[in-house]
Amino acid sequence: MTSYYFEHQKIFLSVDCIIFGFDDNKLKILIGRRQMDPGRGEWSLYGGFVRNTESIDDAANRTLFQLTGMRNVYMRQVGAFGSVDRDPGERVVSVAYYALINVKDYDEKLMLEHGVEWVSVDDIPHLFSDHNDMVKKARKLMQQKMRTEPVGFNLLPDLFTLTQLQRLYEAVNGEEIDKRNFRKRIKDMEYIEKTELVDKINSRRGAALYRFNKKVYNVEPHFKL
Amino acid sequence: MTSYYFEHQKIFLSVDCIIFGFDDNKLKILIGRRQMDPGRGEWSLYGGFVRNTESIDDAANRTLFQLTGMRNVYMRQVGAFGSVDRDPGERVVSVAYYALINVKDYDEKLMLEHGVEWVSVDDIPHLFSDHNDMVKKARKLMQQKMRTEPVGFNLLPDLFTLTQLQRLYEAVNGEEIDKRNFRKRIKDMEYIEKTELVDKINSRRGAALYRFNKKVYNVEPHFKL
DNA sequence: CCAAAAGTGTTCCGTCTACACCCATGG
DNA sequence: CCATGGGTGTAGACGGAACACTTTTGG
Repeated sequence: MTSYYFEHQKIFLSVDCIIFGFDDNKLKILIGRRQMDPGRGEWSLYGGFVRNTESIDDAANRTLFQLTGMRNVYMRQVGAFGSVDRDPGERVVSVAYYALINVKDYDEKLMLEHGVEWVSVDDIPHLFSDHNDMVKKARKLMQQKMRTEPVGFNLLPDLFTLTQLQRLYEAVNGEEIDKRNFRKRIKDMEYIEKTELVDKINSRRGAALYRFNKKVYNVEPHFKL
Repeated sequence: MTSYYFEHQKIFLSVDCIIFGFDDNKLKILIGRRQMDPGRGEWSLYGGFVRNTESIDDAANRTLFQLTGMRNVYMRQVGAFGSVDRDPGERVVSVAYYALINVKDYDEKLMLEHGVEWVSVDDIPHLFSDHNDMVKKARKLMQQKMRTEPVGFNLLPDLFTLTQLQRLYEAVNGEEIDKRNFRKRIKDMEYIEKTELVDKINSRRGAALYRFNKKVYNVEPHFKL
């Protein structure tokens, strides 16, 4: 088109995914050992390069799909990371995204194939390049989002108990919550619907199973935890 | 280094600046008419390309310096914007930044030279490409930051009256604030220091001038407005 | 029968909100 | 002397935090 652009330099652009899951009452992320140079063998986020024919969001979704086989996952951008030397090999700018998935929707076989595993956010090792910074910022944004929008349900099965939901919020915020106050707040959200079903796995007595009704939420969105 | 990277495509990377100022009791941003193709003549944010030898943050600071001659300005990243067709000429991914500056620190001559002007955030025209989206997200992040951290002082002179500060917050949040409640909250922040100086320009009686003491703030950072 | 998790209300305290009048000064 | 913006306190409403006991049932 115009020659205007060609005074300037092009740069490799990648995406990196912070994939959050909730298991064993802990908030976890997926990391693996890098299988390529530079940094082969180091712990790392899963990522990929952005193609010229796709948006950055599309690249992030494609990358997540490669890893998990999952589509329509809740993902949000964390930001662009662009220190000159962040990648020891070449100048690569990376855009980080975080995703919220239900651990049980993720086939263990695929995990093994890609050599990734769940690690508690309280126990994250040193990661390749600036990936620890990405995780830190992702957690902050994710916590903020969890407080103000009903996105936590992406981390749970469709049916969940109130105790599960409470443990999730405790894991995300890193502090215990009073059971009665928590349940009082939940009662005010009519889009968190009690079903007739009962979970007998985690307690003798049995706990009522709840479900998040997105349509009801959209009628009058209000959320605060 | 490795041939690994070269299976992939490089992309033009730019930065765009949402420069906030406060004047005439209004929150404003700097925009100008594009002086280049594509989009020549359209209203646009001021931007520039990222070089291979500088971080994205550095590129944003350099771009801001080009426009305003100002250094050490408060800037924060808004995010990466990467639709395939966002730039009609070439594939260009852009990282948006917002900046907070004191309008009076910005020489009017430089404004004219670059053909930019202050426009109220309530009155922003259609901008080039996805720049309106950038502005929208920047405002949201900036509002959020203004509520939880003492960054508003970057938009004011070193010495300011409480009425000025209140008008600033009213402009940012788009709603009036009760004067007595506002001043009560300010009193609790010992790092907003009353000086012996008096502003006689805006009132017959004269208003006490205050100053933000960053060192005092850093001792025990707490802020909420 | 007992261990283990589910379920349920009330009180208190601190925070936020609403609200109106006097003051000082320049012109 | 009056118009203009500066400056000040209190009471009532509301929301968040603390807190303990009963229920159910599988083993």
